[in-house]
Amino acid sequence: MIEQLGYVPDGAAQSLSRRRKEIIGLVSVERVSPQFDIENMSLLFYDEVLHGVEGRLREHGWSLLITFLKCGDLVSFDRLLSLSGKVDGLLIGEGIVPSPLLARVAMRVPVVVIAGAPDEKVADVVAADNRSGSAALVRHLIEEHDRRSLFHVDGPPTAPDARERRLAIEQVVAAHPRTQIVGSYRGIFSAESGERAAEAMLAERRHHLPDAVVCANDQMAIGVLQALSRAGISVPEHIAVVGFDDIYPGNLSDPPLTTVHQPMRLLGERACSRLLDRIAQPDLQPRVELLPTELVIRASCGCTPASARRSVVTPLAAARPRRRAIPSVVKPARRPAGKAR
Amino acid sequence: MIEQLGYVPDGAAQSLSRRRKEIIGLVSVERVSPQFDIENMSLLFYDEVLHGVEGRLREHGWSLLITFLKCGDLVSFDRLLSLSGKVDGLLIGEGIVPSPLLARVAMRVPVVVIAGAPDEKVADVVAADNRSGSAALVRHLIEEHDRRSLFHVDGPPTAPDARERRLAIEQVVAAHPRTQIVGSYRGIFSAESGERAAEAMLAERRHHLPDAVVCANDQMAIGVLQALSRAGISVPEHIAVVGFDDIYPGNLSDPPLTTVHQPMRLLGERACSRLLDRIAQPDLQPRVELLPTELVIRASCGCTPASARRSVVTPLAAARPRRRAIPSVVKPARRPAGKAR
DNA sequence: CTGAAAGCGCTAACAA
DNA sequence: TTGTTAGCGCTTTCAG
Repeated sequence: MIEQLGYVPDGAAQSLSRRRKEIIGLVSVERVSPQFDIENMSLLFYDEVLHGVEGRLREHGWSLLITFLKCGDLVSFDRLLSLSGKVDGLLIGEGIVPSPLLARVAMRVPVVVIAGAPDEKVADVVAADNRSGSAALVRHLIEEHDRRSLFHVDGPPTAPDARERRLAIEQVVAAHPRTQIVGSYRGIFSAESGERAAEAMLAERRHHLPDAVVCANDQMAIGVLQALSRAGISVPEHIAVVGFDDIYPGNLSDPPLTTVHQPMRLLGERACSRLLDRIAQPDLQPRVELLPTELVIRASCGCTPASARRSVVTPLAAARPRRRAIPSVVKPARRPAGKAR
Repeated sequence: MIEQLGYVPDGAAQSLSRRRKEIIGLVSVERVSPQFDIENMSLLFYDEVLHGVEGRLREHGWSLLITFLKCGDLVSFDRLLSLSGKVDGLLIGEGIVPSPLLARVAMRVPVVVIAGAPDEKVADVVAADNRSGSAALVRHLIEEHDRRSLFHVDGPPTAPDARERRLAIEQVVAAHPRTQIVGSYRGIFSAESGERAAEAMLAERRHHLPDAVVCANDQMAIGVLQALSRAGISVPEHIAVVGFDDIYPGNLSDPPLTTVHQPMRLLGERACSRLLDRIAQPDLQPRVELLPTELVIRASCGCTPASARRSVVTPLAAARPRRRAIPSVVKPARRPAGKAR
């Protein structure tokens, strides 16, 4: 055009005409608490995922619409639906939308579930390989440090992540003789619930401490660390503590937290790519993609800084092989249009 | 309509027809480094702002389009422009878009600058009151703890926040006899640059330590804390350390960091409200709104947990009085349309 | 190759 | 009240 002088095409008109909005929506959980009382994993997890998604999207010149939903909120389903009218596809965080509703949304618009349960049927899933990450961590505790009586700080029953991790732990423990889970506490992924877990543990076994506390995430591990420190119990001398996720503050805790790194940014990138592929080819089979985790050895497990290291514990491979080379440049539009249900 | 059975209107068509997209854009800085090497304040700052914005937007049923820009990136201006075609207004983080470009964007679409310099001319600004926050902090150090020789860890020269804070510090120091800034270091807001600051300070004044280190943000203060701890210098016994921002990890550091709380979420909310107002009434005068900060006393200043407290240091008041009651329900559309420059 | 015209799926103004 | 129609600002197709 002759007018390089500041003409900007109207996005809505372009979308309407092209029958494609070039916008995808990301649905993650709302921060419930006002400030720094970290309620759950979401805080640092989705923030990082977000950057991964945006980065990938940018390569395609698409935009990102973001929405926070309170977890069990019924009203929010309307918002989700109306959101689906503004985007070409949806990225939804695990556990935010109940399965049946998810199915209905997935009917209207391509959906990829982030950090979803590996047995999700109705939509694509991209998640970290929680199983092998947890397994490697517990194996490290047992085999390298000979910690054989374990206390487990679990996550909420509804969280598939927590379930995966628990299963892996139990499996590794079962595979090792003279090794057992001597107690457990069900937390809600918050630092505060970690503190409560430690207190509960101390109330029961103050004079008979387990060898290690295995937490379903870092936030709770940090809470455990704080409660233990208050109680005058030193880590890792008296007891080891490990987490999961590798959030930033875990590096700062005292002692630095041994944990499993989740590739959060990569999670966002892969989920986004998958969604873009599916928008291009709506008839792709739903698929689960598991991303490798990484063992992050710091000091809270009993290792010294010298022996610290990072190691990938999952081969980078999808649950099933990719169906084809990444198309990535999104093509087909022309779907029957909005009237569908 | 008769069809409650799953009909969802097409957003693009609605936008086109109503001449309003009911979408606003948020531009914040891209995380440069891959994972947890926190480059600058953005990491935890904008994540929190984001939630504030989304919350406010949700009340109106509008959506949020988010974009990350690398700071000095020239190419990104195109992205900004094309973004302006997809939204009704823009929220832009300070320092991301150079002033002249900002002016051009603000010509096309309403813009509010978040954490901007209080002397911004071309657009609305919503920012924390850095001046009084810093002043209160330094006054606390001097008057409560008698720390009179101060080392200043400054931020980048381009950051208005850092400048505001520095000015306030200098002013308070000048107002107190027998008090001086005995050295300074220019960091880049990262924890790592905080470590370098501490090392530089030690190299010079190892045997003649200042009474306190005043850092332009928490990340750098945490870096200082780490470097000091490595050097065997204890805080606050040998030297006090204070930060600014009140990011989460500051609570976890050893000792817990005394700092100034920025109302990040509120920042997002107010900025969003202001933008909505301005979309409703495009001819509003640009205005600066300063939000109150809060002194967060923990241990690194020399206070004991018992004496710890939080106190608001800025009255909740805009720089100038509000022009009128918040319209908030956005009305006017009908502007000349996209051809403008 | 350049230029006119027909939608895209809605909303709003208007006629019946 | 209810039903009809003219755009909204683009892209794309089809004539010229």
